[in-house]
Formats: sequence, structure tokens, C-alpha cells
Amino acid sequence: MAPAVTINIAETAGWFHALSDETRLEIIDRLLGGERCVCELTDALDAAQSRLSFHLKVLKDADLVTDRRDGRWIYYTLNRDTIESIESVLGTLHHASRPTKKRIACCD
Amino acid sequence: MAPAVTINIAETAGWFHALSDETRLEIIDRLLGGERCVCELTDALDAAQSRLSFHLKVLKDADLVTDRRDGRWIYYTLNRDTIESIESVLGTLHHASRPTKKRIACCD
DNA sequence: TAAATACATCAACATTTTTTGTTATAGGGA
DNA sequence: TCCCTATAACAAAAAATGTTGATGTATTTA
Repeated sequence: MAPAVTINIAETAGWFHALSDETRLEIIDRLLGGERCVCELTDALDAAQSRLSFHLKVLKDADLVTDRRDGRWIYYTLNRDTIESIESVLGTLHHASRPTKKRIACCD
Repeated sequence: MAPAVTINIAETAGWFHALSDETRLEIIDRLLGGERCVCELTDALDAAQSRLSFHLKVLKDADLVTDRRDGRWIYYTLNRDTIESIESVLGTLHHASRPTKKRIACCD
């Protein structure tokens, strides 16, 4: 069977893993409204600070958010470039050339 | 802070979870070429049958693939409708209204 | 310079997921 | 019918993940 080279498996798995947790999706959802500092997110999600910090790190490692410090606050922002990259992977899955015919043989 | 109602958190997390594993992405990558039976995938991925069966079930439960039986073989196919739904979630994230200005106050 | 604030990091633990090995079931051919 | 193959299902072991509480580190303010 032809090897598959369509997508970067490891990078893609990393992105989807970062997006596969409800807490992290809640964070992202809040960030849709613009940048937020950690304290706002802990309030909004009613979560312990260390818990938020853990999830923010996962998102940051996956390049889904960026942060900037302003005084004692650190503001997190959605990284729309990465989201665009993920969209394009899904586009690949969606629009990949369909098979021209059904299977002919198998397991021989 | 405004509650977020933009996406269905639980459903979205489920989809992304199914896509967050390298073995499952490999499977999907092979399915891009058309439907495949389990034995072809075990050969291609050099994975035990029980392992493949587990991951195929995860993909099936997430509605990312469908299967059909033909004699002794069961063929798996990508479900492009679901992929389309996931694309649309990402579109939401990507195109969500950007904030009009920087933060004004925080944590007071 | 000491105290307070905002956040990161670490270690311990519980829970969930994944892998592996084994057994069960269904279809096809002799 | 009996046997062989393809695959699902189950159970136990191994690995990964998330939560919590304690501690560390910048930064600001008194």
C-alpha cells in the first residue's frame, strides 16, 4: 500500500491533542473575545491558577496561543496563524482525491 | 466576562480527541486513498490487529469513519461529512470577531 | 528593602488511555 | 459439517494525562 505523506502526523497530532480538552477549549472560547490575563480566566472558568497555568502551557507549546507580559500581568492571545494551519490540514483531509474505484483485492 | 457560547465544547473535544493520536492519524492518512480493510491497515502500520481494532472503534465512535462488511472483510472509509463539521468549528475560531481594542482593566 | 501580587513550576496522586494477549464470532471454502 | 481467516471483544498491564497543593520567581508598591 502506498505510504502516506499527505500530512505531518506528529505536528497534527500535537495540535489536535491541545484542542482535545474541554478546559482548553473553554480557554480558547474566551480568547475569541480578545486577549485575557490568567486571572480573568481563572475567574471565568472557576479553576485553580495552577490548573489554568498547566493548560495555558499546553496551548502555548502547541503554538495555539501567544503571551505577552505587561507589568505583573501576562496576557494570552489566540494565534490565528496556527488555527489557519489546522484548517488547511482538515481541508486536505476533506478534499483529498477520492478513490476512483472500489477495492479490487485485499489481503493476499 | 461574557460567557462563551460559540462552540459546542464537549462535541468538539470529542472530535479533536479522536484526531489527537498518531496511530489514528496514520489510519486516516491511509483512508485518504479510499476505503481499506483492517488487514491492509495492520500491514501498512505494522500494528497488532487488536490495537487497530481499538483505534478504529475510536474513530468510528467519533463518526470520523464508517465501515461496511463484504464477506469476511470489513472496509473502513473516511466520513467526509464529519470532517466538514470540524472544519466549520475551526472556521468559527478563525473568523470570530477580533477584539476592537486592547484590554482596559484586569483583576480589580 | 520588605510585602504583596500574578503567574510558573514541581511532585504526588488519581484517573484515563493505550497496548498487548487472549478468547469469541461470523463468513467462506473443502 | 469442519476448519481457516478476518475482525470484534474482553481483561490485565503499561503509559499518559489532569488535578491539587506547595514552592519559586518576577514585578510593583509601600
